[in-house]
Amino acid sequence: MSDKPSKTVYITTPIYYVNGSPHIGSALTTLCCDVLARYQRMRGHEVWFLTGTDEQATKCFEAAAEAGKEPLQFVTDLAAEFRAAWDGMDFAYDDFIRTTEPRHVSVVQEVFRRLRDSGDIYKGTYEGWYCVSDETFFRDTDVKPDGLCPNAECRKPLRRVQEENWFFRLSAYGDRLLEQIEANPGWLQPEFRKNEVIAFIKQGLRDASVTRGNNGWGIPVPDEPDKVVYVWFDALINYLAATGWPTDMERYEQLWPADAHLMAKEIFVRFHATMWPAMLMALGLPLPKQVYAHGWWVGATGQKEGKRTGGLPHPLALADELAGLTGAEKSVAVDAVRYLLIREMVFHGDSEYSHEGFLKRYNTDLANDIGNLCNRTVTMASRYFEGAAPTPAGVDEEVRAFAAQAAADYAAALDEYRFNGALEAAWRLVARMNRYIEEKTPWALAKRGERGELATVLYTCLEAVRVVACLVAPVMPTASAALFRQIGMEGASATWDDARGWGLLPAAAALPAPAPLFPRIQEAPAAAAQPAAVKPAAQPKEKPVTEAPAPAPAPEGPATITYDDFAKVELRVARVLAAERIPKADKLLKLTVDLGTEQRTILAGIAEMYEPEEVAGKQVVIVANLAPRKMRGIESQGMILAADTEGQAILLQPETEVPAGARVR
RNA sequence: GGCGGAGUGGCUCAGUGGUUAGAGCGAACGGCUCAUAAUCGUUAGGUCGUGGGUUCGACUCCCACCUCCGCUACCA
Repeated sequence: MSDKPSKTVYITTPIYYVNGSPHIGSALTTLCCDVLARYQRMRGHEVWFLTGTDEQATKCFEAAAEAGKEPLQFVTDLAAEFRAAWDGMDFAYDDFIRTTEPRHVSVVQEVFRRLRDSGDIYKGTYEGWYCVSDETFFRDTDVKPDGLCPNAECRKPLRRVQEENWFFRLSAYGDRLLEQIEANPGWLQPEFRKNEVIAFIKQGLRDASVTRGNNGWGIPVPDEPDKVVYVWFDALINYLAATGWPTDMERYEQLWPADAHLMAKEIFVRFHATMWPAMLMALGLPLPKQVYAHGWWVGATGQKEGKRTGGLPHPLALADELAGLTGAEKSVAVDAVRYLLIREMVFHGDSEYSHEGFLKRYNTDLANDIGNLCNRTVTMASRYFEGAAPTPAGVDEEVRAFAAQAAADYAAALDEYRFNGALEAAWRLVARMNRYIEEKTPWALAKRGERGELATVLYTCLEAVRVVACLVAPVMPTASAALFRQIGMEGASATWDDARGWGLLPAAAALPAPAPLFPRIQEAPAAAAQPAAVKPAAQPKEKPVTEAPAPAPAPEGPATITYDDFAKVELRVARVLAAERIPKADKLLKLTVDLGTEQRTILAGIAEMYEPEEVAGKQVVIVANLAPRKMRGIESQGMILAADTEGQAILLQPETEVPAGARVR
């Protein structure tokens, strides 16, 4: 993952919004980062695994008020809850950054200052609608007459606001972003989401408002304390702030650029693949090496009419349930959940969560396959060789090669974020060994007194279990340690050389009394009650992703054009003969206009401002030589000129009546 | 509306031109007995969304259509 062995491998999750308890969605990202971090450490790399919480949002402030708590206390309590959940899931993060910490606040302000000085952040005026809940601006054209938030999941009343804001010149970075994407094929992943980013950028980026009015919460804008930094602009900077930039440059050099940003798909396109790299470009800093968006867990569809019955369990609740059903140690049950989440997931896409499927796979993969393999191996070795690992009479080359191949496949899969592929590779070895035992029938060898062969076979089995213990270590650290203990290697650490090696189990190692590592679920899985869901919509309840609109008057207009350029545009006066609404189109009117020499059909996005009967009879200015374009199945043969104020269209008309078709210049 | 993804045995999925389309789970049958009623083997089961086309040959390429999903969009 890292091309420079000397550089620390820096892996991040997004920082999570502290508006509720952690759920399976944020747990998934964090789990995958944890697995990668543990794997990279196993490969001998220095690793820095960062996660944290996003606490500067206005929503947090308001949620605190509702809860009757001081805002800082409120977010501190929730941050502690996240840490407790992650600790409970055995996530070994190296740093947990909170955006209310001084080390974050100061860097955000420094970034703001630098970009303001460089002109990448400029002042503009915004007038329009604002949703406090979503912390998002909306243009008039985005808002329906009901005055409610356009976000279907919000629908709260909007506020009319007019304020001076600072804008980030995102629009200036589209081309450079596209160049970066093209020059670095593996940068944005997976591929199909990269294509979404390209489409998003190509349609044109708008400058983004990066400040809000200060209502007592948020990071104050330098020198302008009546404003705070917009929460998204603030949040992304955490990745940089955690490195110590710009004060601890030694540490920064060791960590930056990040090797991998992982996040769920909804915050990929606009933020991690667009805004964040643009911000870094503006700062003149290197970009993260890889940005990967994974999918979501979606609710089970098994029930009637395929309806999404939302409600995914909290991962720790799932672990509690497994511990209850099996009698396993809590830490082992946590490992089981870690395994099941990783194994059942199609990382790049959405995965269907099936509670029954999880429990079933617990029995098949963990209890039956790996747990029983270990148990039967240790039981036989212990029984036939007086409680110690046998000394082999030779090496089973076929199994040794098979194990090496499994390790290679495992590594290849993890390098491509195919987590389930890595586990499949490990399980191929498990299945091979269960077959191996049937083929070799050690019990028969014991009966016949073939001690040499018996020793080799059982040592081979123990070795294979050792390799499996190494391979599962990143996913199931506790279970890995338990496997080592069972084969007489208590306290052994799993390095990658151990995973690839063979014959590393010390001969005559004392074997403890065998005990099932993953006790089976006896109860029929279908009858097991599903643990309480965290909340109805258990998907990551993320911040809205609507960007702020560009300011009304852009300080710098578009580049100048020559007169010849202008002369290409054929503007003419036309009279509207008829106007009608188009079914299912909120904004479009279909106009029939008279150009003197001909009549044309033109579609115009003015339905929200003008009734059809208002428009009919008016003289308007049209672009007569614009390429036709179909909308709503109707071809528009020109374009009506209108003034754009507050997103509303006001038609332009000649001062006095002129002949239809008159040229405008 | 545009762009993109998906539609393969009961379930979850793999499979980007070439013998009888694969895996896991589930099912049936059989073996074994070291083991957590575990394990191993065998078998059943798919007109690969629909209809055309290209090709000696298509799940795999092309066209149209249907269904589901994602991104984006009604202001030309």
